[in-house]
Amino acid sequence: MSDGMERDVVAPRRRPVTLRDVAEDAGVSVATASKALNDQGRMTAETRTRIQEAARRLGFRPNGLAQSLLRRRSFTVGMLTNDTYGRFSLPVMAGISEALVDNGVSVFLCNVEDDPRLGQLHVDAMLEKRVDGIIATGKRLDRRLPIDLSKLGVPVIYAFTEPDADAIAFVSDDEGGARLAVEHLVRLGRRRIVHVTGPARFAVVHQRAAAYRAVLAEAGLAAPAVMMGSWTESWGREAADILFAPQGEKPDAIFCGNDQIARGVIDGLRERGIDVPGAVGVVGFDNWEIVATQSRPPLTTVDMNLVSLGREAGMTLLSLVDGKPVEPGIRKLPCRLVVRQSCGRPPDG
Amino acid sequence: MSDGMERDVVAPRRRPVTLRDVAEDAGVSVATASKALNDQGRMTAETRTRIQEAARRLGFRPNGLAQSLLRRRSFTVGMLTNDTYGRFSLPVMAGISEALVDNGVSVFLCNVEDDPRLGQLHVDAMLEKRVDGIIATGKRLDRRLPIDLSKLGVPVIYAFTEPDADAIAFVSDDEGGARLAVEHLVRLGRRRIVHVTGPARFAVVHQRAAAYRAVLAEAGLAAPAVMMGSWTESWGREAADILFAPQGEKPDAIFCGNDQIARGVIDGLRERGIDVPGAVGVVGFDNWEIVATQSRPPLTTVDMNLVSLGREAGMTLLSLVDGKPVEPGIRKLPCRLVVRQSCGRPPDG
DNA sequence: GCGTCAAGAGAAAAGGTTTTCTCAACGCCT
DNA sequence: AGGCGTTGAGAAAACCTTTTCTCTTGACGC
Repeated sequence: MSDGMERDVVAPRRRPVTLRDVAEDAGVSVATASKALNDQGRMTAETRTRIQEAARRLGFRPNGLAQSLLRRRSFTVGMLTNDTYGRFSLPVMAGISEALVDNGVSVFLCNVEDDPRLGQLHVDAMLEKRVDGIIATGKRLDRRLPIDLSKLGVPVIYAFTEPDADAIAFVSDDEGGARLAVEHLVRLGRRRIVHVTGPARFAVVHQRAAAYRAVLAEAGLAAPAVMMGSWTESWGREAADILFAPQGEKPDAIFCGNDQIARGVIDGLRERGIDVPGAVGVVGFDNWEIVATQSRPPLTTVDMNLVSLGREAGMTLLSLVDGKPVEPGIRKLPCRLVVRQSCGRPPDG
Repeated sequence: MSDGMERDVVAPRRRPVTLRDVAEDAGVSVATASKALNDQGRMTAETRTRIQEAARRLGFRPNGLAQSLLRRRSFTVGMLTNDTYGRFSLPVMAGISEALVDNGVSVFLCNVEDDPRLGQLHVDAMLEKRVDGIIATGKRLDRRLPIDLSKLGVPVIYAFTEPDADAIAFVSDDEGGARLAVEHLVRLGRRRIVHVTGPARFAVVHQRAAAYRAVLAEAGLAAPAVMMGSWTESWGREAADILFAPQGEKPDAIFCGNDQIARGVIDGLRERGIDVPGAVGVVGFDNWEIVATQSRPPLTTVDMNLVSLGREAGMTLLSLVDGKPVEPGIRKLPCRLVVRQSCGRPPDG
């Protein structure tokens, strides 16, 4: 073979073209080149287009590191999460990313797994990379991230996780969400509504239970004792067994603490030959589509609007980075009821 | 009130302490300070500790942007995915992160949603931020990302997604995984094994089906026609209905293309009063724990080892970044069978 | 014709770190 | 005493871009 082009095992790493290369190509100084490309400064139109043309031809791409160094702004934020499966943090991340991408801001995603060492490692890496801000997310509202973020010298926002004192946080309005669900059942004429939910150690369990009781009280209905268990389908099935044991009054609606429980309840009812929604209406929580749409019948459930929550968090972080003052405190964002077929149709529908 | 300390609405942004501050504090030049902190150069032990002490006291943290600019290495990689729910890309990401975090490398996660504009936006942002490399991930092996990554001048690795020509890719060994599943059923003495799987347009559907047929042929068993449908529980239930319609020979094992189908099959069988694993053994694919552990009985299924796959991808990217040559090509990583209770016990167990 | 002004472009500093080179001082050997 | 090697530390360049300041040149008004 001739000594012609050999195929490399890996694409050759060519030196990136710098502003200096562009300037030389166009026969001007780097200062002029910079101004030409940023539409700043004064120069003849001819000069400007000549420089821009050179940049285009050479494939010039400004070095963000140099820009960041100068602007003291990296256009980068870090996101911390302990939600391994991303069930909650991915929608939040999507919203954050949506809010930031048009400003050229990228997101470091770091899963810290409730491991303080790992958390410190990631936070240190972020800080050295001079992130403009940090967003802390969690899998549940009650579990704190394993690191103290309050003294970092960088804006921090909490999204869907328990904030430190005096922090800025966005969480879902769980009381409001529970209200939507229970009011929906009441409006459909259900009279004996029970609540099957997760473990008592979760704050949201109590928030939702309180709203459940409040709505029933307002409607003049009795509130049976809240049934707490795990966040699983099997607990849902077990709850259905308990509720429809031979003796005792049977409910005509079940408000579940998450979609998995609801799915378990629905499966349990079907196996007992109880019609959903005919005899019993069921509402879930989370709107986890993969569960909610595949249950039989498809599940009416509360959506926490996590994408909007993320978007809000992202936009607020941006304000903070721009130096605008933001009141600390917890902002509760409204939920939304997604009506499918597990409750029957609303009377006015 | 006196003009004492007022509480700020937001933590004050103090100027970060630089090497220069440390040097001044210790009464040396920045050059010396740098060497002291990096354990380089020569100086008296007293000088070195004095500088290190000053750095510690002042809370000095080197500016990664400046370091990156100099080293031409940002210690940052970008990850592109089109897997909105993170079902596949999050485990891959976990593996990547695991491989990189100890080298101080952080990961930009970008969801591009099959949108070329969004993809270009994110890729541009990455390139300007001078990522050391890019990892492309997809939700399925067959759907290509909506951008051409081959001419970026940056190392690119594909993980669990269809690579461009001459690229480096890590994918799961779907033939091998299917083999594990079917061989397991054969070993347990199942004789009529059917395969219920996803849509024909997926490459993996054909790969797994081929392995399924091969194993049956090797065992001298007949291979009924592969049943292709959607990746859903409802297709699994429908398939169960078809297979156990009154007439015709009934299978004694079902190999399913994913865990959701398997779950649908199991539910369908239970509703027909057919015992799993007594009468019929069922194997799934993906080891999606939330589905596999909550089905009744818990599902024996194929795990694609996505975390290891991510780890391999991350380590290979690191080699590439270090300039080590890597053969292009597709590497298939082995799967692993997770035995639960949907097939009965192996005879030797 | 001289002073004023604007336009167009470049020089230089800044941002924070690393690294190479230089320099001064000192001890030691012949 | 002169030369040499060693040790400790600093100066300066480099990385790449942006921005301010300065400078030159030509036009224009009086």
